[in-house]
Amino acid sequence: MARRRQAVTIKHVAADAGVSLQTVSRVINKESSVSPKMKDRVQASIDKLGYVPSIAAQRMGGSRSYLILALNDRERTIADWRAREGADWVDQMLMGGMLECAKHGYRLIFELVDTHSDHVERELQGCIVALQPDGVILTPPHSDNLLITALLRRENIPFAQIGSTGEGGGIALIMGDEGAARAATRYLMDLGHKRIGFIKGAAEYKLSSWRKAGWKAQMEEAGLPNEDLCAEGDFTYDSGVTAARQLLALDPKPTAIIASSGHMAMATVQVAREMGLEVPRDLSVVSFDNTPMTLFTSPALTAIDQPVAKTTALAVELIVAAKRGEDLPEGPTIVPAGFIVRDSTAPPPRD
Amino acid sequence: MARRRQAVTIKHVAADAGVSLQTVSRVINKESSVSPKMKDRVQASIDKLGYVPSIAAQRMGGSRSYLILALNDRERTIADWRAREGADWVDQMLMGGMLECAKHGYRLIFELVDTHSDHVERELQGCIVALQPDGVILTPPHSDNLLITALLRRENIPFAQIGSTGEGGGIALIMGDEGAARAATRYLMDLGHKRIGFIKGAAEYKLSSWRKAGWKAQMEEAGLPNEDLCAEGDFTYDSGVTAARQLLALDPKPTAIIASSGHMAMATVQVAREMGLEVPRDLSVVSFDNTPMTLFTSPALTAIDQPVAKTTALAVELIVAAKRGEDLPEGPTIVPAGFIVRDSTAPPPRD
DNA sequence: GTGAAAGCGCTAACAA
DNA sequence: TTGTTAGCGCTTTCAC
Repeated sequence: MARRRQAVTIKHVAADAGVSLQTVSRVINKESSVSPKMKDRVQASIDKLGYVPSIAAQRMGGSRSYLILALNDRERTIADWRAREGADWVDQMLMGGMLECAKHGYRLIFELVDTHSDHVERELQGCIVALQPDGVILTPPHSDNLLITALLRRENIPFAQIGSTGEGGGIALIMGDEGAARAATRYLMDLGHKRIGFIKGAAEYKLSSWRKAGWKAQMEEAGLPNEDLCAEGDFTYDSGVTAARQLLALDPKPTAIIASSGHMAMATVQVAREMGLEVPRDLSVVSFDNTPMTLFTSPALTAIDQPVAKTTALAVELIVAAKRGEDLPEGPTIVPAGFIVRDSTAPPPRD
Repeated sequence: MARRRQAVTIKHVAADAGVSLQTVSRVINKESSVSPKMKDRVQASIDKLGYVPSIAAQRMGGSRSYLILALNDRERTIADWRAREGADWVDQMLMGGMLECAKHGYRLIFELVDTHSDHVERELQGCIVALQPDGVILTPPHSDNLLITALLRRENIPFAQIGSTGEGGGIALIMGDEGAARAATRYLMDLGHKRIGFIKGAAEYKLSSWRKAGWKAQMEEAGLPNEDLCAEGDFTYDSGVTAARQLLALDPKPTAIIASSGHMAMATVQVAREMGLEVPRDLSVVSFDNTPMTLFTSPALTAIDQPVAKTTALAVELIVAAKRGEDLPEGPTIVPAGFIVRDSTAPPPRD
């Protein structure tokens, strides 16, 4: 492979405009200390020559790398991908993050990391040294991994923690889990349900507790008993089956169940069916994920729509702002979730 | 933001090992001209210090950038993403490409480009200058965009053309479209079907013709008439409705239809249903996409599984090999598609 | 087989 | 406000 040199560099622009390199650099970086005339002159040369700065050189000069790293859990991400069941977390993150990055001249790079491994640090450190990213976006369960957050703080790299309240010292972003659970519960109440079951997600994820808390708070505000109405799951289909069986074995049965994941919602529908219950006539089901799975299954599931793309975009925006030294929001930023009513919810059966 | 310097550079390693920078560089780049002893000594220092080269610096030194660019059509990709119907092309590309990249120390960067815009060239050129990628992966309909392939050749950047026979001069990769269409047709024939309809995809995509050719060839080999059995679509649901109506208005009707996209397959099922036909009892349907949509709809659709991840991984592998100066396969490499039998295909009705 | 020197394209720090 | 100088970390010459 032939060694590739840049066709038009900052030098060419400087020569063409008859100014110093530094002035061109200042124009590129939108520094204020350039007279409008100078700026126009330089910009004209840039446009004329079609100059675009090399990010490798910019980084070498000690400036930004214009790269943002999005970290996901290796095991879970690969499992979801292999399953081909439409878990579109990665898709949503990529598109949301990429489009926002494009607005600011940044690029998003995806990376998978083993949260549980004891060499997370080495793995991530290597990645950081190689790429020198300007920011990192953490997703659950990385968001609250102290090894990771400490490393990032030490390296002085701005980072976003999605699904975390920000104990790690990063930019905290939450997808309205508690509010969404409350809203779903209230929606079911408005339909007339009183016994509303809840299937919790994996304990490792903080958002599992938030979701449960939302449901519980809403139940208690309405003065509804809920002691036995929460079953433990871990997001998987199988755990959903177990949890749904447990809830539907109660007497009286719940007339509605909110499941903390799409798979567990699907499992709930299946268990109900096996028990001779029809959804939504005999049992309403709400999914805490709005994936294609919940859209195309029958009945199509009423779902909470997690704003993954929007949240990732916001993470990018805040990281870019942080790089610019702008002020950041104090506490965790809550991006509210959506709620999509489909065919798995209806008023409870009368008896 | 504090200026970030690398903690441990090639200099530190050289000092620690008591050798010159150049020797360390040689070890990093696995050059053969280093004595085993020297190599071990240097490697020991690298491991001890946890040294990882900066790709920005490597690129600046005139070597690789370890970046590979994956280009997709902006409009289509965003539309698929917005629809949230589980079109998992992006997901499959990202995962397949990213995991293969990781094996070679590369990273994948996604970029969206307007194929139809007249400034594709400027757009892509800018991206290339900024990132200096070591390779580019083109997907339909970019794969056969002569503006793009010419630019890449001019820049001397290795590139893969997915879904193309490689007229542009790149590494051609095909997902076995013709063979897959043949296999699906034969499968239906084996079930006893004789009137097998085909809905073609957008003419802009070469693979649309290949798929049709596979179906047609198989029909003709079996001595089955097929003149009126092909309807034109453009991958969208609406076009599928029109095409399905056209085919199902024939007398005698086809007893099976192969649709060149998941949406058109869904549309076919819907049209059949509206006409009082039951799938698969009265009509068998095969989808040319294995997305979550086809899995969760009912009946679940028998589908051709395009090996998107595998093909992207291979594209990465071949680009890396090209950078190393290795020999590449001559003609287009065909990655065979899979075929997944589900519930939308059955023997034809007897009458 | 190994080392020394020059330079990649850019920016920070300083000087004018 | 603008220009000059000295690197950034690495690889490519080209010597030895």
